[in-house]
Amino acid sequence: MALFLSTYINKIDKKGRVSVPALFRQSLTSENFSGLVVFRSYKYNALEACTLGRMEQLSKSVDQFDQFSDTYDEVSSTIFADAHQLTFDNEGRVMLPESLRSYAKIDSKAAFVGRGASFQIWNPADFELFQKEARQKILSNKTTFKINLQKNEMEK
Amino acid sequence: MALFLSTYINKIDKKGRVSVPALFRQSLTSENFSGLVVFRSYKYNALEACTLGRMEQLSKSVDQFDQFSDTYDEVSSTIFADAHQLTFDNEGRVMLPESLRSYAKIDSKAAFVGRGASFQIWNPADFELFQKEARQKILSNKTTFKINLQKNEMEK
DNA sequence: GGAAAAACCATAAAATACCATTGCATCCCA
DNA sequence: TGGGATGCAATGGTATTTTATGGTTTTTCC
Repeated sequence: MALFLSTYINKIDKKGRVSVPALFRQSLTSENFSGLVVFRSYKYNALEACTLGRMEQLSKSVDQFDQFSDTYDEVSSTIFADAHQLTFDNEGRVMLPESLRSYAKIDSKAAFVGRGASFQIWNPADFELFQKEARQKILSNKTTFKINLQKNEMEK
Repeated sequence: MALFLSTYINKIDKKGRVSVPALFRQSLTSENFSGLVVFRSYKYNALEACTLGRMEQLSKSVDQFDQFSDTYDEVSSTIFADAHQLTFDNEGRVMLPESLRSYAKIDSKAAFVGRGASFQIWNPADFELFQKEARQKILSNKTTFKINLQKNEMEK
């Protein structure tokens, strides 16, 4: 499974291109597709991104709901309908569509933020603020969590 | 399972490289990846380090939460977003990124401190102080603990 | 035809691989 | 028991490759 770690800040050129961090690229490259899927976060002014494979997985799990249920409608309209499939150029860059950039207020630079199985794309300043607050919350809540060490039920 | 014992102090050269203690290296080398994952401790001005495998486990276990929950956000932005994946060079060294070094106030030397299943990286002077205080505390508290003797559920 | 997208090419900086040296502990044998 | 030989770990420096970035040309498609 893909593992996205760390935060990388890359520049956006005047054509709207941005390099995807090399380590992320590895996880985003498969036989059938070299690129990523991006959609708007509904909680923050930021973008959610993941592999195409994860998107298919999400589709499968949503498929278990009734095709005409509210949940199905909501998820499909806020995620699937909004999602953009971006392909790498030869140098490992993608074109961030204007609609997504303006939503996340990304202009000159973009922060690629690892989240484990997926990652986000932020305006660097906004993320720094958000991260600072998250750290404080974790400290004040004394949030601890146990790593689930049970044998992996999932392969690879 | 990996077991990290003892404390080693190694030098950091002008390019930011530092040798990982040979005994630690063994536990950090697998088929898919030879290196470690490092992120900031949220309790001390020190760095936490572990295997990539442990990070994958953490990712999987967090992934069982709602992907868009606050907990997920906080944990991922303080751990995954902060984590650096460092690969060994042929001599068993890694590059400690500037951001991590400055956080732990590590400049010329780094102390690798075994913690059993994981280890930490400290400024040697800071760690010595911390260790001294910890010993005193343990004495005054008469801390004891029981060894967990149950069969390991975890492989390797 | 013309704008947008994709492919192509070029470069500086940074990361990585490669090679040489030193230092320390161990081994081996006289 | 000493003292050289040996081997690995740590360290230092250089060469090569990769990455991020910028620009130009070609293709696509209204």
